[in-house]
Amino acid sequence: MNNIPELEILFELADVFKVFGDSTRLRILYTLFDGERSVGEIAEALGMEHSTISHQLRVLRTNKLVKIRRDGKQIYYSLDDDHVKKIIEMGLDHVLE
Amino acid sequence: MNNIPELEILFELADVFKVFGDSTRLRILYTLFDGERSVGEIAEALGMEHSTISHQLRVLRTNKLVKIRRDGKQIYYSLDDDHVKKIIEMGLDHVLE
DNA sequence: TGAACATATGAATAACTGTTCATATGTTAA
DNA sequence: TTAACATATGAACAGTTATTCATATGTTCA
Repeated sequence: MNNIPELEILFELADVFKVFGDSTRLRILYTLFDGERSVGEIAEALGMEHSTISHQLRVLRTNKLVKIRRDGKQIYYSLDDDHVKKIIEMGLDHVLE
Repeated sequence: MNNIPELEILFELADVFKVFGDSTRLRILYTLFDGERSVGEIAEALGMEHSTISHQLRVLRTNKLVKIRRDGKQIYYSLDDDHVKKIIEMGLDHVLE
């Protein structure tokens, strides 16, 4: 696959990687590796403000990396895509040499 | 692999994805998919300033995504790592649904 | 040595991004 | 309806980043 994608696609591709390029979002995604979690659970697990987590979850959701399920007052987030784990593990391989 | 990596590793991981999260750098990497290219060749292929390309090549090199070979006045850049293509293709899979 | 070329670097600027604080929306149970 | 809770949103701020311009380094050939 040596064809260079359309510029439009390249911008989208860069956008996807940008989403992975923040440690808070990576930590959120790792938290979801074990299964769905509510906003409060994630915030507590990471020791961060609910508001921060909520903002970042929106970024993840806009980019279709996570999906939601409402259950009463809570909203449960989970990974939306099989690629998510694979992309992160590829990146980790690179970091670990 | 559900263990969350050390925070230190997570920061490095985020840094790696940040490098992929820019369309200019992605275009440079794609240009190198076919083999090594000089700075001037890359700049011309992308229609951008040599200086811009040089700055971005340094980012790519610092993060060990490309390596160099000097030949006379030119410096030839090439992909340093098999992961590079794989990571990009994984991301592309996600973008293309 | 010098001129011409290829690449790198530093400073400056504009645009973008993550977090916080304050406030709003939406849900449940009384 | 109200109170209490869970989550979302908007504005503001500080920090980061990509590009440009100007200049420097390094290489070749005469």
